[in-house]
Amino acid sequence: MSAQPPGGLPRPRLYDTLTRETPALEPMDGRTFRFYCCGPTVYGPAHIGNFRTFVMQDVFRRVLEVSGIPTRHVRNITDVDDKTIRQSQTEGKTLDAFCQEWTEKFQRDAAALHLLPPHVEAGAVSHLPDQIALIGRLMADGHAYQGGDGSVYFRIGSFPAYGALSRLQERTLTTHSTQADDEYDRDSAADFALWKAHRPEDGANFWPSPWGNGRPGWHVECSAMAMKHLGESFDLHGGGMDLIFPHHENEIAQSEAATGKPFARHWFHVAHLMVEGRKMSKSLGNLHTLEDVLDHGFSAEELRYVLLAGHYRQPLNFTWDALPAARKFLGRLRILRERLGAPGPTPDHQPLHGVFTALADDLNTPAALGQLSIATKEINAWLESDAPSPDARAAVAASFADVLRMFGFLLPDPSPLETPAAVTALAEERWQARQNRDWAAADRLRAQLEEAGWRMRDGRDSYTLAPLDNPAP
RNA sequence: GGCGGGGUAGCCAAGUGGUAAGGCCGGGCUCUGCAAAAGCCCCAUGCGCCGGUUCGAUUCCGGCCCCCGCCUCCA
Repeated sequence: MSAQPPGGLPRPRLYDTLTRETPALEPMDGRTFRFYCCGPTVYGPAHIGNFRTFVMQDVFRRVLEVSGIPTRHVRNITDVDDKTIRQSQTEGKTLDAFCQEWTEKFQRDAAALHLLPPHVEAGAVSHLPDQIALIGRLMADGHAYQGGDGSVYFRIGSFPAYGALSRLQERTLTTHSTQADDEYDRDSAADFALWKAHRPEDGANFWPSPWGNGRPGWHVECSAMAMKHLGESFDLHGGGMDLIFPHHENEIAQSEAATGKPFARHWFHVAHLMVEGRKMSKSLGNLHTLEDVLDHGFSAEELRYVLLAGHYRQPLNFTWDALPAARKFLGRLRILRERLGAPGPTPDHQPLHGVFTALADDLNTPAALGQLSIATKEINAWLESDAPSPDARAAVAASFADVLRMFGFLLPDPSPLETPAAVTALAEERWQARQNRDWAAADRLRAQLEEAGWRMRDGRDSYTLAPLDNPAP
């Protein structure tokens, strides 16, 4: 009936925000695990906190796929909201051109971080008809109404289950004083906008709809896109912890009110990244981007390691000290992969069993990295003392490759740095000098290489070259 | 105020009712022309504070002190 993990790998389990349980994951259609993740708002570069969420979602997907469960992954790009409109106007660009620019930047960063591209990734503006259709259904069934300002609102009162995800019934449903001023447009302060009537400050950024010119509300884009590409019910919906309320709560309300069917079966929320113990914010000046990490001389892959070094349900404290640790650890993995050699057709997962178990256990990446370190030592000892057969070695290499694939580490670099011919020539010359035991010449050539920005490492039978300000290849 | 998450070695960070994973740093060793890298070993009688339950608590319960997040559009 349902896909079973191959090779005796444990079936992944994941904590569900809605039920507070940690069920084993199975595709509800018995074949493909369909999930939706809220994407970035493209009004500037994504920061490393955004990427924590996307990296966790990426590992989640990779674990499923290596476990033999095919996935279908959909992500939206928020390209119409107050921030994109305001910023594009400030820069004197059309909304479309402005968002295109930042979308491409996001996708370049994502690729550098080895994030698998979603099967569908699209902007909200490209799905306007779907959103309008969804709002139309809600209007027809009386779940929505047009307010005094011309905007269309979802009527919270028409969806009794409202608040289940964020446990609103255990909270105080507040009516903030600031919203008393807006009572003319909404029946209830908790009602949220599905369609926002055009305002002068939106400029040319409006579209026609049965309710007049305007633009879609934020929540409706996710519901419309998720249901269009995954069906009215699907397996999982994810995002940052801060989206639980109100964003995901509102998505559930409007989706289930429209369809009468359960929306997402499971909810996956990633805790925030902190910087030096505080929330990242522009005002604190601690909001870092991938660009900043690269400027400090570290790689995207090293950042990826840092983001995986904490459990996704706990806030993770980012410090710059973590990057060198990442470099060291990844270097050890790289060496072990070289020692193991080419993967064979049939993996032997036994030596890495602890890693698979930890990842399947609510995506416990820090525990999995700990297990990986232990396994690394054991495999090193095994290679040294047991003189394993080529087949045995290739089988472990295949399992090791699976583990690397799940973490997204040491994947083929899409844009390897070219070594200049002059540098290669110097290195060759030095290698010859060294073979001739001409130490003076060898030292002089090493100095020249370092001046050129390259480090030469001597091995037994060969050497390696790496840029001084980059991690070792 | 309401809801929730935390306080574990210099830093980061798992975990458990039975005596503390892992990484980095640090120390030692092997290897090594030099330089590195790599490999091996060591490194918290202690898990915010005070009580309680228990044969036994860092892990359960109560109280207290800090820190952090959410509470209408922030991943």
